Amino acid sequence: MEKINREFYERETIQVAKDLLGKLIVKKVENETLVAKIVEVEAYKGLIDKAAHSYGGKITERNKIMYGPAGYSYVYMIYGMYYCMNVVTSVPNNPEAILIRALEPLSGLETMSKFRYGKYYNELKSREIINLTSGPGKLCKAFNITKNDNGVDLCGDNFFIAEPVTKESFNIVESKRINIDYAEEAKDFLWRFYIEGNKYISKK
DNA sequence: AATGCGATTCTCT
DNA sequence: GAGAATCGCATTT
Repeated sequence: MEKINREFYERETIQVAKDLLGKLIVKKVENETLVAKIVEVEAYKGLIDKAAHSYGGKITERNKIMYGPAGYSYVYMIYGMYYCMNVVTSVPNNPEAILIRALEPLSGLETMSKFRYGKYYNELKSREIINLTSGPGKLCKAFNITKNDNGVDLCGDNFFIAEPVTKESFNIVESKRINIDYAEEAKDFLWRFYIEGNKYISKK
């Protein structure tokens, strides 16, 4: 399992978004390593994107990590109860990032189950198994991603993205992003990407 | 299968 | 004080 280097994240955001599909997100927690495949993402390109927190170059305490170097995590709280995780891309002062929207769990399932539902994996109903990581808030809960993970360098050793050992081929579906109705013309941009046919896709 | 709604608190104006 | 890059459950089709 080979860790992805910073140059990967410094490229054009749409390209990075598509290339993140099929990669592995790895997080070490306590005595366990959680691993899951990235199956759905959305790109946010701040300067021109009304759906982005950084639209028009707006800087706030919350979004300032988007203005730094690529390869860092941007984690924020939403709806008072969930976290969402992004990967910062491009170059400093071009505030772009990629929202991780869905994962396919691969290892550390017991620990994910504990974080997500507070019970053992073998107690989960089939519906709960699918819902472990099939959405941006869900996957943060399963991976125990919180505000403590905001601004972490994903080129470090405890939380990173890696190339899978064996690559499989898949088709990429492009669609409109989810829940950005306020974003005027940007709501129609086809900046959501997912692996065709994967069970863990958050919507349709 | 689709639609509707309440939960809950941080962030920004 | 308003609204949010969401989720889970209830209700209806």
